[in-house]
Amino acid sequence: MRPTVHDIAETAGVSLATVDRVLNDRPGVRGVTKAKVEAAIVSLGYVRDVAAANLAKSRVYPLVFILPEGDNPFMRGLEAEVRRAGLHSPAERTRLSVATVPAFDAGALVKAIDAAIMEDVSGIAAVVVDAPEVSAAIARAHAAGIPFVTLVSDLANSGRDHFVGVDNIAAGRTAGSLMGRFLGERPGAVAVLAGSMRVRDHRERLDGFHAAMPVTRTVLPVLEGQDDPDLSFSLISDCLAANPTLAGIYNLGAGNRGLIKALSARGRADLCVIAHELTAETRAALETGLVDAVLNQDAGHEVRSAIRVLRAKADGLPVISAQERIRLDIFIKDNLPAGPDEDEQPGAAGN
Amino acid sequence: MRPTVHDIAETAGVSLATVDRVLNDRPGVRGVTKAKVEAAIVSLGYVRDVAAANLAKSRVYPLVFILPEGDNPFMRGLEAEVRRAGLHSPAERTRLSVATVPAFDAGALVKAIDAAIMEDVSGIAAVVVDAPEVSAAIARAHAAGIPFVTLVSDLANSGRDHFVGVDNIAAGRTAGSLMGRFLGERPGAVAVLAGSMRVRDHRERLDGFHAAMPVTRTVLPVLEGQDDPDLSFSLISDCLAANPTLAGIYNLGAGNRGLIKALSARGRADLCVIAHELTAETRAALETGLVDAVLNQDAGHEVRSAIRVLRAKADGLPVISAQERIRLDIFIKDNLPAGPDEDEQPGAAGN
DNA sequence: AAATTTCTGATTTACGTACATCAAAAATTC
DNA sequence: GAATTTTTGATGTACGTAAATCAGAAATTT
Repeated sequence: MRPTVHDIAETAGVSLATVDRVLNDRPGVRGVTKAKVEAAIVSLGYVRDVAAANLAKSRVYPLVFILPEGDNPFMRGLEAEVRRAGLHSPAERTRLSVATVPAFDAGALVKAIDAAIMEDVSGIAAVVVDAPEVSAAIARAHAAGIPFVTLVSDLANSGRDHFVGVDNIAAGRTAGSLMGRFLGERPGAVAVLAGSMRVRDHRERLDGFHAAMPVTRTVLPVLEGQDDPDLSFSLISDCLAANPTLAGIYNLGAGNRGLIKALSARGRADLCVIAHELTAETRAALETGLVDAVLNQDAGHEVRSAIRVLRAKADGLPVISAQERIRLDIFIKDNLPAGPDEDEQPGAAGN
Repeated sequence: MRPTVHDIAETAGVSLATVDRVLNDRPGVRGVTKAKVEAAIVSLGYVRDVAAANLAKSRVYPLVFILPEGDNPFMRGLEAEVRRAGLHSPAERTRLSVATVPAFDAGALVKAIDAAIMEDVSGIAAVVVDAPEVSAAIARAHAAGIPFVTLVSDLANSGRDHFVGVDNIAAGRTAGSLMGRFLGERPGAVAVLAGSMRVRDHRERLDGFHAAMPVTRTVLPVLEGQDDPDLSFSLISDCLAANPTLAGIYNLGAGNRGLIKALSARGRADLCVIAHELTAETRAALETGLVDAVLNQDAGHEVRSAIRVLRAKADGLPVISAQERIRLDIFIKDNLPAGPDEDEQPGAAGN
């Protein structure tokens, strides 16, 4: 059997209480004794039984996820994953809650962050917009000793403890690279649809896309659809009308509904389309061939990663960064995972 | 606080012992009483505290992984992931061990399975070859009440409890589809390198590949390299020499080392190459452009899924199949995850 | 109605850790 | 060397569940 605190006490020649003091960093232990105990811990290869420890302390960690409201399918997917994780949360001694705020609204976001600070939660995860007052709110959380992770879109130099999301520059590069290969020698310009250049992840994707595009290929000025279906629809429709020889479209934002509507209205011809986030809409578009590839960040992975990081920070434990890196998935119609119908079961920390 | 067994006993108006009998399906409870208790469980929304339960029973689950030996990098990666998972295993009350057997050797595999049955392990996960005596051995494990999962390559109708791995037909289709798009209108035939047509996963990938290839594109007869670097090298070298207009190569097996050696000897020109399994070799080849895409099944996910499934089976719990589906990852040089150097930390059930 | 079987209750111990209390010992200060 | 402070020991309770025992109640059989 694996060693317990009792074994440590015995081999170190001290009492259980002293071992406990060393293990939990409580005061009242002489340096020499502490060293003895630590030596015993190492020699026995003791590892704390987290299950028993959690059971004993029966502490709960209230965590808050702050997400943009609206019908952005990816955000709703994130929310669903939080709720899904919430089903398991009692077992992990966490209590999850979701607060939604208007999209691209720094003021509302700040209010939600401050409310969470008031409630004295154990951690905050938020999809943030890039604004100085948001950075200030994050700093307040930090000052209050509340761990903060940014989700999906980062805000460096804000004092956030961690970023959970994909490398968006690499995502843009991947899109550009795939687009280049899919198009081959076929002539024609490429259009880019974004939500807003005011969020960092969209800017980064655009940068990566440009970097990966062959210089011989024209990239039209970016269209900002505010992640709004109607606006995206008209922007793309106009663009298609104005550029009859258009070869491809890259949608790096969430306006997939409008994009797909415009595409199906036009009839596809031979347009190469790459979009982000695997949702019911993009999945269907992949299957019908309206869209050629979808880049995805797994919402479930992100939520679980955020929870692990916040818990680790709350416990003062280190974060294993390699383990928390979120992969960028490429989907084409042939490697689509099972549909949402078969996928209703709660996910696990596992997969 | 969440309800406990005590709360159930109180609301159901029975004793703790009776609740325990119902919860753990022990005999000696009348149908009426059982119904009362179950009603209380539902109404209170009770969920067993797994941590406390595991702590109390302090049962350990010895699990055996049977893998092919040799320098197949993917198999060695699997083995590494098992060892990695083993670091966490005490916390999950499992004890993992690895047995290696000669590749493509049904007799040795059967011996290893029978040895595990003799040791009375709680579960077996194995990369199996397609042979009737293997099916018989799996049936013996089943008869002994030992859960069995097939890893990477399935063996249906063998009585295995579960298959952990990707859909290999879809994997072949994905390769074919990508190859078709990358090649575009470029003329030339396509070669396929496999390990052996005697393992099911290779046959399935080949089928999928053929199905996804445009009929206008010639696919040369499959080359069987036995996953051996030298044989693969000479097969590919000969093929390249004999087919100067070759447009692409699909390696659906593990002979990447030989393939890459042959490719770099030749100098790439404009060959489209798609391979399986992200290893140090294929990663380097992606980065240098020798290989265009790599299809991957995440070894860490597979190992953790196998462990979860075996534990669930050992406890008589249902398997949430949607959660245990292994995704097929597509990697191009732009979405490569962080390298193995930065990735040495133990993985988690999480990601 | 007695004898038997089947069910249920009450109680106890254990799992490994956290945490608190109080007494005793050792080290330090004056 | 006495007084004080710091360090250590001994002990107990708690977390939520598992599992065992034994006594008593209820149901069933004869």
